Amino acid sequence: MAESIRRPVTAHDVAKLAGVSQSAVSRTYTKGASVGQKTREKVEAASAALGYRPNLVARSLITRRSNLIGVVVPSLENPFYSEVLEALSKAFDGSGYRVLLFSTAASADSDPILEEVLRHRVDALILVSSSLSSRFAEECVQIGLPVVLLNRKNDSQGVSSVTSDNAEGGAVIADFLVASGHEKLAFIAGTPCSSTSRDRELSFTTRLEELGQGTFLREVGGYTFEGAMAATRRLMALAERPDGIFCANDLMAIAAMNVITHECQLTLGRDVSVIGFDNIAMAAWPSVSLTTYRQPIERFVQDAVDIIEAQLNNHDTPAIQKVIAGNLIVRQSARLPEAGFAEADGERIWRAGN
Amino acid sequence: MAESIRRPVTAHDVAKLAGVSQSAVSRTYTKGASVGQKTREKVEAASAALGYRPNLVARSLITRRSNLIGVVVPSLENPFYSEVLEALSKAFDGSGYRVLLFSTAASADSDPILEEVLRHRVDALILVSSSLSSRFAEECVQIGLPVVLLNRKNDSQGVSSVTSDNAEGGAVIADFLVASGHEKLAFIAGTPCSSTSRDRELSFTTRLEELGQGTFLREVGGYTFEGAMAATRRLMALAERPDGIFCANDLMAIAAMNVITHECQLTLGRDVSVIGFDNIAMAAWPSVSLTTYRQPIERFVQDAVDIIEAQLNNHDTPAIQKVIAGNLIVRQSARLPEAGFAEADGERIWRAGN
DNA sequence: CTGAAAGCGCTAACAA
DNA sequence: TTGTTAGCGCTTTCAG
Repeated sequence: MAESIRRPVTAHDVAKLAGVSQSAVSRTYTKGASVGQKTREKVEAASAALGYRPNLVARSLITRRSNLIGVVVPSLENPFYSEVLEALSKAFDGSGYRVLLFSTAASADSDPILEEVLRHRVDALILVSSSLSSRFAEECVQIGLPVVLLNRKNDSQGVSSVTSDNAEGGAVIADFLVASGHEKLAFIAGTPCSSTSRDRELSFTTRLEELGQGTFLREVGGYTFEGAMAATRRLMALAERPDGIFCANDLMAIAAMNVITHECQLTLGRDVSVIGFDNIAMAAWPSVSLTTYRQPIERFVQDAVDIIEAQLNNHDTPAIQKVIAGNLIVRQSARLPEAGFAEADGERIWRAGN
Repeated sequence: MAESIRRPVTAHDVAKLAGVSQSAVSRTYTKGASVGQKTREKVEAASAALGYRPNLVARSLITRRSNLIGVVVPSLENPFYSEVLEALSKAFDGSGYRVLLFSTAASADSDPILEEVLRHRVDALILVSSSLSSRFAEECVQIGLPVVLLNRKNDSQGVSSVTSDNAEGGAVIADFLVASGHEKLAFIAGTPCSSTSRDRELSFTTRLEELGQGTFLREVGGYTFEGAMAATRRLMALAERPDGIFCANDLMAIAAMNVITHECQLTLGRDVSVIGFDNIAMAAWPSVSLTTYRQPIERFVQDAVDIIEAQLNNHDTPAIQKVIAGNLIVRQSARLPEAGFAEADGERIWRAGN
């Protein structure tokens, strides 16, 4: 019953059947190699007959290019990361690269994972919302491995990064909340160690102080839905509860909205305002309608891919730190100021007046 | 300025520095090889000094095991697939396998992708909600490549599959909707070619007929949020609009809920009931509270992983078709029957009474 | 336990 | 354009 397992067909087998040399077979499947019409036909015939499939592992060994991009993402519970991952996969697909996926606990030390990634001889590395120890950063530069940090910055030079304009984001959200008359503001942070969360918070509170709104509340939501629900509960249990909450990402903002409407029986945009950060697809759903600072995922990913491909083609291409402008998309989760609205990409946005 | 790019350190370099043979280095990093204490120490010292990292590509070439699992998933727009992907990644991680990701348009022909997957010499293949041409099915069996279809069945024997009990699911949902007094039912299908959607629909309508509810409406939502919104609009625009809608998955159910509450100003669970299929994390959010048939993702993934590991360890392990029992989790998106409730895993579930 | 030697399947000079 | 010849970096017999 058990069909005997065929030994994989090699270029050698094909060559023998086609009556050509093994290198002729190789050339037939190597882009830009010169093969005669006759030879190519014989090879393709034999190939088809035998079911030949070039072994990319062997090819990688000699070309020293695996056509694999290591991608490290935190929990896919957050739709933002699913969207990023899918966009990355699609973008690289077009250039012939495949994604070798590493999913990691957001907070865990990523060094052991990176060790493993490098053993696989990936051609490049993308770290999404995850930092890189300076030891590894240096090492990657030394071995000429292009690395891009997505949605996180890094002290080390030599490592590229693509982030959105967290400074502008936090500030414009402060402007918006103050312009719409909020008086007791709160921030729900992701994790203390995340540079994005810190940058957003810092620019938010700095601008608040500039505007004379010195006091504000603060909780940590850990970037998760559950964590943010708990954080929101603590906030709303306060004697003087906030009337405006800025969450370090959309997932936490949606969690906050759930607590506010379904547990506190309050109305969003009237009793309490919630603002997120990311603009995940879900934020536009009518039942969510979240006012949020958009990080344009397509640009994010495209820039990361461009940086990597540039470095792949020319190893002297310097690392660059890219900061992408976003904008505040206005929906219904937060009370509106009187003016300052505009239109962009079919969305209603808001800019600080002048 | 440009730091010269170091040639990667090889086992040979380490051997030379350590004053041992290259094979000694290899043994040091090969599980279950015999190396003397002294030798091992020398190798490890030299290794550390040079920054040696075993090349898994070269290892794969000779062992004929890449430690890579090809995973093909449809759009990650659907959180169900993100959850599956993350669970797969985590599960394989524990056994030393990595995920080589292939993201594909749900409807596209997957053959070209599979061709590419096989060239990479993955050790096994998981196709999520995607079918396999019989040509490939046979080929995979012949080359001894374990394949598991997740959330989809296949005609070909020899290919394993893990699905939830779609027949039971569709039937119990019909029972539930009839028991709670609905009179005009509708089904929003995924794609016509999807076996899961067809199975769910067939068992749903069959049971409906058995219960004397012959007529029902039908639309196609294409498994997407937008598609399902459009389908729901068509349904709700009908002179005799449905009072109960069963959607082939949760994402579409949530889209339907959005249209019903925000566009039609109707109340879920009173004017119209919506039932989904999957039980994605979001279904439990207070603002969603979707009644849905649970597909236990952890079991799904665990079974798939078990099948693959069994076949990896013993190539004569036969393919198996696994069907996993789910249950109907009752929340607030659908009107309730009078009786039949129970508790399971901390969730309120419903079973056809008798 | 250790080293020498033979490849894994393929690409890339180099000659012809 | 072709075939011949070396390896890519590693694992794995096989002697010692």
